[in-house]
Amino acid sequence: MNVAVDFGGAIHLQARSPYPAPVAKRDVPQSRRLAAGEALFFEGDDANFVYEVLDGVLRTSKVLCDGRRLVVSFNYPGQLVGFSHDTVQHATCEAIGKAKVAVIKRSALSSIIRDRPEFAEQLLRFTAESLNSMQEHFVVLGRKCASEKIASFLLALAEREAESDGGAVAFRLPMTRSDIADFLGLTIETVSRNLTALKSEGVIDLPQTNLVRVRNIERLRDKTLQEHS
Amino acid sequence: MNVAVDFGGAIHLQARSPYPAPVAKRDVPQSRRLAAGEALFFEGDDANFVYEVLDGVLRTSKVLCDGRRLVVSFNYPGQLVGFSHDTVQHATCEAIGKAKVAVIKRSALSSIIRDRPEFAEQLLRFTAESLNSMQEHFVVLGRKCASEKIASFLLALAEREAESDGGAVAFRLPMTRSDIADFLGLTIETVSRNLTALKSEGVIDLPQTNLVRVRNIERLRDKTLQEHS
DNA sequence: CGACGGGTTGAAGTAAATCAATAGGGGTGG
DNA sequence: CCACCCCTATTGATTTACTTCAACCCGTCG
Repeated sequence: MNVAVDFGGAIHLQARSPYPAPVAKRDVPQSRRLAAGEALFFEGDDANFVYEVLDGVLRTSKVLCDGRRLVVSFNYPGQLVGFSHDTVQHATCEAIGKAKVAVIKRSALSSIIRDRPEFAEQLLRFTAESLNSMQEHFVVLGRKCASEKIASFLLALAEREAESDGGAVAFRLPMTRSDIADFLGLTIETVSRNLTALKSEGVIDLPQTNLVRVRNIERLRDKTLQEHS
Repeated sequence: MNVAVDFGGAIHLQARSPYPAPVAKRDVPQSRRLAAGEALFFEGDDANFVYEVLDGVLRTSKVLCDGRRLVVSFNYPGQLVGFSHDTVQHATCEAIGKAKVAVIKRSALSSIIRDRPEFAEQLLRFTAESLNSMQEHFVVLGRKCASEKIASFLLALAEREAESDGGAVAFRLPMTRSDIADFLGLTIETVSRNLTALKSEGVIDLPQTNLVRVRNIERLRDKTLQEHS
């Protein structure tokens, strides 16, 4: 997303987009540090807080009683997590590595919306963008084959790292193969196989297991939707 | 969702939930009637309007260039469609049968949010509920097998029709098998096979192709998550 | 009546899962 | 510093759930 919002000092969705820069922070934002793997909240917890990711990457997921897991989203700095329509959290949110979040009392939301309509608007824009990107992910989950899923995933990460150095983009994969598999509705074996396939085709490099260098982003883009005819 | 909102007469998300009843309608809401199959908007259209479904059922979908389609959601009365974070629509929305929608100018949203913070709050609640239900659908798409997908789909429809007459619930399927398939990431054949399987097991009845009677909702619920061990 | 679209049912094919073994890599302790 | 372990990742062989292909049914409509 990347809306810039000042929220009484507590919230400040990061600004890359053409939105007003944050104004004065009246209060010290209440923030919380998380260790690698630490949970921010679990599915079923009281949804008393909303969080903004400040640093690190979080993982929002749902687990079925038989152990099957689906990763709903990876949450990067500037994104909001824990925003529920009712009183409980509907997914679990954990830090992948060390992370830092801003903590916003849910009970404070109403008054803030009332006092700062521009905040309400930006919050809505944020949720709308989430909605739209989730719709795109539906297509990936429901209608793309394994190789297209992997390519789509890598492309999305590559585009998030706008720092393309002459066509080539390199980025870290903070998440494990298991996380990727559970995000794309695949198994770790299938993820692994398709990554090595992309590597041997010369589309990407894998200098380390969690380091990707896209050698040819256009070929990667082609892979997100191969007319296999 | 089912928030009750008065929106200068134009918007009025239907109320089943504990929200204030609509107040006076100052303007005649601008509404639009749709014929069966008619499109409300296409992916790529300018997102100048947001719509509230008043009557009938709509289908929001995305199509890939090779024809693969994914139905993002079925939109029942009280729901909002066409809410985009930017200037274009990211999915296509069509009426399944005859339908009627309220039309809201997108440009009017800001001022309305400013004037009516309670509307902003309810709109946020609506988007948050969409977000949460989409997360649940991720699990269905990404981690459930065909029979579980079908059971989950039918259960969701059954629970929407709260009019249970002594354990048994009956409802119409306004959408085709093809729509269901594209919603669940399956083929029409698989949908058909699994429906007949549920029928022969005595879980449901199919008096007509688009009429479902749930004979045993608890067994249906079990089917949404079978530990196939 | 015959054509058409949507739905069901059957047989065969295949992409991805599962099962299984091996390889790498980072941290700990000797 | 090296040896070992544990966990993650890779690679291979086999199985399977779902798709694909194909035939047929049935209600509707010109």
